[in-house]
Amino acid sequence: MFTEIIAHISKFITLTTAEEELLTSYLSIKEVKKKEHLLREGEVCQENYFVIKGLIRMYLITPKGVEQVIQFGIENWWITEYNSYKSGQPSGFYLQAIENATVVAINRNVQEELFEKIPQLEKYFRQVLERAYSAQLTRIHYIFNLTGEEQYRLMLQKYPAFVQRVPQYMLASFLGITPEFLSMLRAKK
Amino acid sequence: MFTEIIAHISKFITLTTAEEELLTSYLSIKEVKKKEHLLREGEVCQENYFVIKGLIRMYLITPKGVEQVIQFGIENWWITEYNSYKSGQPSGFYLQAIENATVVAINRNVQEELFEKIPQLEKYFRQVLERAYSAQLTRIHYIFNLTGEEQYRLMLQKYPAFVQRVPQYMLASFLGITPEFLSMLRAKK
DNA sequence: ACTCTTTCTTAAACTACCTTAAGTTTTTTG
DNA sequence: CAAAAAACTTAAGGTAGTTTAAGAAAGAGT
Repeated sequence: MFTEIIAHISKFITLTTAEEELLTSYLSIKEVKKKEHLLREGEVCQENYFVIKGLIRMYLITPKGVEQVIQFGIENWWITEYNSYKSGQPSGFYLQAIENATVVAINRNVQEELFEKIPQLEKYFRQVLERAYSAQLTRIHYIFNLTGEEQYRLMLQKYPAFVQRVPQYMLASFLGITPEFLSMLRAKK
Repeated sequence: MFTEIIAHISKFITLTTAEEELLTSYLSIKEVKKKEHLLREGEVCQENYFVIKGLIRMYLITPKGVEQVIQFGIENWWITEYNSYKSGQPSGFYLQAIENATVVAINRNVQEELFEKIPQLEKYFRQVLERAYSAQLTRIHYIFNLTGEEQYRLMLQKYPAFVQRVPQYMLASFLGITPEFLSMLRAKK
């Protein structure tokens, strides 16, 4: 049940069996069906999610009514709306399952208590965040310096299986291009 | 000398005087003149920098030879190339002072030891990274959903003093537009 | 197997922004 | 304070990507 998350944590820090048990007592498992939301705009984000199985997307709806995908959460990734999760302010983003998914949730109200009991977890999350932050900077670099086509080809080359899993119009949105334009790119090769 | 960084850390965690002294014994102060580099492409990033005074930019040079600004580091911000800093691999980015600057540096070789001696620092950096990560996601949202002009106006409105400090061509690069286009935007209002 | 919904495709007119190139202003430095 | 270097401006021609609109294909529920 919690084997995936324990395995992931163990790549960064070492927990005793007692700590593992304490940790899992703070966690809960959620099953989300395709298209169900874990968070909607205007709600306070109550949980941080670790994806065990399936695919989650973070998106928002622009003033013009268009969905903009900000990021995807796949297996072994943490995904949450930190602004809201940290501050208790309403979220501007949605979290939604693209596939039927299983996630582990940590509630914002117990997180601090958990960190007090297992201080090592601070180190784990620090390192996860270092990676995530760095990945976003690299992504910004690509957004600015690659054309839509180049980004798509790179995505296809680096994560071919992922590209297959995601509806094309969501991938287009994630890459910052229209679905029509992505369709055209695919057609021409 | 280290008052700014201690003040910043104290917003997130509480350190004893002994811990503060231990911490500062691990830190060093660097003065960098305008245009001097803290890191060049190809070098391993040895330090994480906290800006006390001045302005640092992270940028890269594209295959076409164009400078692309990825982010700025101003007073009370941490800036480093985490990919290289963590892995020891050569950096793909530059870190350079835009103004004469004073920074606090933590060396990558002593960071783990420092964290062992003052575990609370894990919590501090975790929270700093949560903010930084979240800020990058918000930025990606703006990049996709605002025109160059809208981003510039927003920047001007939210950080008027900052816009004055930064050369226009670097701001253009940060916003993902050409300096010529930014110049045109400014002219038309 | 049929119907409804969701996703993908095609194509023409359009636009935000780039490229190139030259000139002007400001800042830095000996 | 003069000369060089760095930063900013202006404008014409060009392009990557959007918008709009319609239709085709694939999925999902009954």
